[in-house]
Amino acid sequence: MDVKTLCLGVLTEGDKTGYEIKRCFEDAFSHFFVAGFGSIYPALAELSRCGLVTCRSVEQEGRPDKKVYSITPEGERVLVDELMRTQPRHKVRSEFLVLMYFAHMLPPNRLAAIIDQMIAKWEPTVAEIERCATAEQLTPGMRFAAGYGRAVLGAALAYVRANKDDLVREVAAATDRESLAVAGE
Amino acid sequence: MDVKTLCLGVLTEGDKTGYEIKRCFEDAFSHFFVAGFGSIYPALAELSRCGLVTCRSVEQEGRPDKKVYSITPEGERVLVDELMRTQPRHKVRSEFLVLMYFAHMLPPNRLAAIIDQMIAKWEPTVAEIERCATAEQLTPGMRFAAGYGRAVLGAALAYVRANKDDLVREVAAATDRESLAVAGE
DNA sequence: ACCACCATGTAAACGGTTACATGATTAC
DNA sequence: GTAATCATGTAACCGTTTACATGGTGGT
Repeated sequence: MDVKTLCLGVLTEGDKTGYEIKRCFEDAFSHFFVAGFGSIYPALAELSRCGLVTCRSVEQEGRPDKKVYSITPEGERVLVDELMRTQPRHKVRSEFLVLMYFAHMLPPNRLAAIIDQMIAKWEPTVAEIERCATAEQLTPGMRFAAGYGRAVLGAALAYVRANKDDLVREVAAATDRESLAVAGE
Repeated sequence: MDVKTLCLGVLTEGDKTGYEIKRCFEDAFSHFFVAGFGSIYPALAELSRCGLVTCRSVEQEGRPDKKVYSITPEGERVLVDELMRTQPRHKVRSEFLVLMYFAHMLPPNRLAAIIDQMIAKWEPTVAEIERCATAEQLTPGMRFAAGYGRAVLGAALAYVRANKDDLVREVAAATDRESLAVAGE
């Protein structure tokens, strides 16, 4: 599954421009799928080439023309096909946790700063999911996905908050012991 | 941060072959970083070219030679440098949640099968983390990373278990209403 | 018989990120 | 004046995934 499929998916909820699709991704998928303009625009171009979406230009004053995309019946068939075939993967790639794993190689203040950064990054995401989950007109699936995000990010936040101080203290203690050992050699 | 850095990292714990490094990744990082042979072997080759690791061949009977890699002092410097510079990202890419988001486009039995598949995939991962977390000789950071995995995967499992039946039921009900509407047109 | 494990590697394909290019409007 | 928002797109780069290639050992 790639960005093309996601674009088809959000277009089933109504016509959208590339820009609006990105907004859509940020609002609804931010916690489990990311896509930038650099992948969305080429995806839309190719969907258009394949006849899975149509595109009409809307003139605007003081701005470049909008390109509003609509999914075609063929596009809907391909989407369902893709959804039926897609294996349910779930991949995490966390530089944050790699950094934590090698915490003993970092100065304690950097460690604390990294954790605070993650907390600061996750907090607005949880708030966004909360806002999104309480919106009306959500399908059961959308509520499920939002609920998942709330549950899992909530657990992540609670965990790092509960364990930050212990980790920093232990690493600081280990660093001190090391310094003493070196000094005493 | 890429596979090269991770290889340097695990080599600080002792000399290893490429094959053992992959084992290591699967044991300790499986829930937040994945790497296959196709990225590990080229990474080791380049680290070797740059002088960040050394490599000695060990003959074996009835098997191809092993190549045992060791990190060099220069490699350790580069590793710490990289860890100091790395931004703490945390990216999830979940085809599973995309599928859930578009649940209303799937037959209820496929939906249930997908969720069961995810549960079946996560259960051994949690068990592996549990096994790993209780091992001795772990640094505080390693325990932190394992604890994170336990907390978050635990929350994910609990959430999907608690909400599976409701989701499937709601989607089935919606599908039925749709069929009636089409039949009544 | 067949599969899993040990063991290493290459090459092509694929897809996403980043940087670049353009430019008016509105709010602080 | 500076930044954010709206609005679209291209091209180079980068790194990962996948498939291929090889081959003996040991267990069911």
